[in-house]
Amino acid sequence: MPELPEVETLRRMLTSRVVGRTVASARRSRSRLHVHARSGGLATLAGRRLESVERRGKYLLFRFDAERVMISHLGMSGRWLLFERPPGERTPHVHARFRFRDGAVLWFQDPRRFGQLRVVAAGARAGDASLERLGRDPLDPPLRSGDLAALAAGTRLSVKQFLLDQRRLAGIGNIYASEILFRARVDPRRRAGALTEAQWAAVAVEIPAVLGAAIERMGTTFSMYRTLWNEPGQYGDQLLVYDREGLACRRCGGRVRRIVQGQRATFFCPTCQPGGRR
DNA sequence: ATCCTATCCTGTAGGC
DNA sequence: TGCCTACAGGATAGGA
Repeated sequence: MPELPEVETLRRMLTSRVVGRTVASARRSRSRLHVHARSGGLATLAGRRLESVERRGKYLLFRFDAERVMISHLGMSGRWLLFERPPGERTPHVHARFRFRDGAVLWFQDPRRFGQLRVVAAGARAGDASLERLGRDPLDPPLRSGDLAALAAGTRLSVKQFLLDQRRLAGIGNIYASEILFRARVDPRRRAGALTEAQWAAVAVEIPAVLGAAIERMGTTFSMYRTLWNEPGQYGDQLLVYDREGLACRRCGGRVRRIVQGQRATFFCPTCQPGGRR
């Protein structure tokens, strides 16, 4: 699903359209989220005003009047959907429904139920183990090539799997990892500890370039992702290698290859991204 | 400590 | 058309 650009798109939309509204009621439906299914406590948000929405990696933090924080992760198929008036038709897989005092409704929908939704006390900063494990944000503050090399020092992971490791960099997912490495012309199979300075410099340039362009287009809709207004993201037609196995490389015309690394698909152009593992 | 594998779910696309 | 399989943007626990 949703990687940093998709989550950031939602954060911006929530900030402009939902922050400042006061919750009239919040409840979860009987179908439970699977991972960390601790959405009890939702009801305690009633009467509280949404003060701000922050992003940590692929997580969203909804801050309510300095006391309560709601944490969401969209997993593979989660969506936040805002309606100024409650929609008439029945919608499946809606796990939490918020109604605001002005009548608008906000839904958390997640068919595959890999998503997470929980409420914690804002003061208890012992807080949330999964958030504390997160590494650096890839955009803020800006990464320099030396930062990347330091994060990769000593690991035997491939550079593709390194980019996906949320404990090192928090926010890059499977689509953008392939896109970043293609544009940086680095073979995804190369060990992260073995990249040259020039390669790290190229990766450091392409991380914000790719993520920034994707944010501008409100993310990539591969299948499930929608914006807060239930619209697809527009970055899909900018993808250079992702989901393009066997098609012509947009740079050199060669064939895009698909391989599997850590049980995830990786797409790359062997001509434009030479080098192999070492 | 680090890395790898299996697993949690449902929906969809593609092959036959 | 229908059935079946493979695969999907993620994170995690447990074992090597």
